[in-house]
Amino acid sequence: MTYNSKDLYQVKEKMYVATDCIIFGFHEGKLKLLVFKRRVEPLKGEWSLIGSFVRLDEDLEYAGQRVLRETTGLENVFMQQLKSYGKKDRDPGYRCISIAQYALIRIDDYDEELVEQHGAHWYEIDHLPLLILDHNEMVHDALLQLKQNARYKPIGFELLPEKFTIPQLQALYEAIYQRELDARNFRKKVLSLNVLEKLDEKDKSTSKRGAFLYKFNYENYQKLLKSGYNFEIA
Amino acid sequence: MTYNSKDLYQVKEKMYVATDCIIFGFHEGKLKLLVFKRRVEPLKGEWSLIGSFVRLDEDLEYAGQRVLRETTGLENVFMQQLKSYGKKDRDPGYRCISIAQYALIRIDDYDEELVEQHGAHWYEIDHLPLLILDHNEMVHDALLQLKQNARYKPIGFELLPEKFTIPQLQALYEAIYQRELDARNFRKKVLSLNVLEKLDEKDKSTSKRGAFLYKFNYENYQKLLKSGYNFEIA
DNA sequence: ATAATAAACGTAAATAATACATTTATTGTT
DNA sequence: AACAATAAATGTATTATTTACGTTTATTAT
Repeated sequence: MTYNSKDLYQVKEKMYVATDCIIFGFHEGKLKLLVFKRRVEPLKGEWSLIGSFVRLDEDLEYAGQRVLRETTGLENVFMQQLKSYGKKDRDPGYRCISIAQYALIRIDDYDEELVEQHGAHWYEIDHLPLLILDHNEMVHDALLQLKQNARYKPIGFELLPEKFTIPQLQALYEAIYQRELDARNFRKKVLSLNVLEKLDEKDKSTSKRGAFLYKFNYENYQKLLKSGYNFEIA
Repeated sequence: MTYNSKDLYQVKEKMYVATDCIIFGFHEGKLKLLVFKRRVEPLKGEWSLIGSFVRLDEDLEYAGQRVLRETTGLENVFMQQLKSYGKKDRDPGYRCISIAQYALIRIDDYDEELVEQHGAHWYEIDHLPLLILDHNEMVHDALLQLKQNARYKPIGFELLPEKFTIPQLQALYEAIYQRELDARNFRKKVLSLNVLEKLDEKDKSTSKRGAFLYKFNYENYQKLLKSGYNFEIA
């Protein structure tokens, strides 16, 4: 959390702009966060969010996507700006403003090996290690925003595979809200929104009977939005 | 909106960080925005949000407060971060990332003269002029966020004088949501939240009977939040 | 054929949101 | 002193939404 040798400190005569990525994933009923172990000084060996300076010739959004690509191999990930962190002493080494962006990824999609090669690790959201600088604060803020957004936008779907069952969707919302939901009411509510398309397939990995798979229908969602409806789950 | 002479263009070899302020006020039943006419090149004479580069030795939040102080004379204004704007070509002159912050001010408090001296002007929110760069986009985003926030947080109160009547509060919400609300239901709802303190004074400026003045009770609001209640008006 | 299991379904009660009409306090006018 | 005018203040019935809760069903393994 702090630099422990003074010689790392340098005179702050230049403004740096960085972006840090808060990467959420959902796996086995748990909401997880991707963090990585710094391999360079300063703060080598400590846990940190994945970030980078924003280059002069790239859009801010692009910088986030680049960081993700470089660290996970994933392209075109759902990503959204969270907030800028700009306390003058937030980084003892540089005068650096960091724009945090959070990403939701389909954890089944990606290559676990690849991520581990980059020194990254998935932590359960309620068992995070101490992160450098203000990164724990960033995660806290991101989780808050995820909760809020999940209430009104269907971003939860970004965390699930394309085909998913209703019990899976419920587990995701339970993980995000960190409370249990009633299965009957949840199903009723989510189906009443008319944005789920029932498929002819079942997922039988969790029960003998099997649960029908659904996929998200963006068109209907757009209609729903235009009709002024609040997409509010749970 | 565009630079019209090429010699203004300079090589982008440095990253600048600016902050732009979206300043909302409420006056005579209308939601208003404070904009000002640029007095320096480039884009001299065009309407613009009020902004500044963030200095190396100041917090980002402080930069916003400084800008407000310099342009309106107001201190300790309610201000909240909106979003960072970071397209690589958003400013044709510099490679500049701007962190937009929006402010809510009690329009009766401040000195109209002072503001006018700074070349600023209050525009009604739905009759804005064309602003430079991506400033209209910023305003659009800020208004959206104001609408959302006003639904769950009592930030609306920041726009009113300390003492206000319920009809005034309703007019404010109508201006923010840009739709009419039912007076009986509004009153019922807002009073049921138990965050308004009725005073023994009346405001008689708009009717012979006069309307009772209220003030906002932050303590009760805190309790309300802790009890998990949604502060949802209208 | 049976046991076991998660998935799927429905209804009643409680709560919240909406729609809508009348009375009241006060002032200025006659 | 009575009256007209005006916005403020109040209540109730209807509808929609949310919550609480128990039973049946499809499938597989034994």
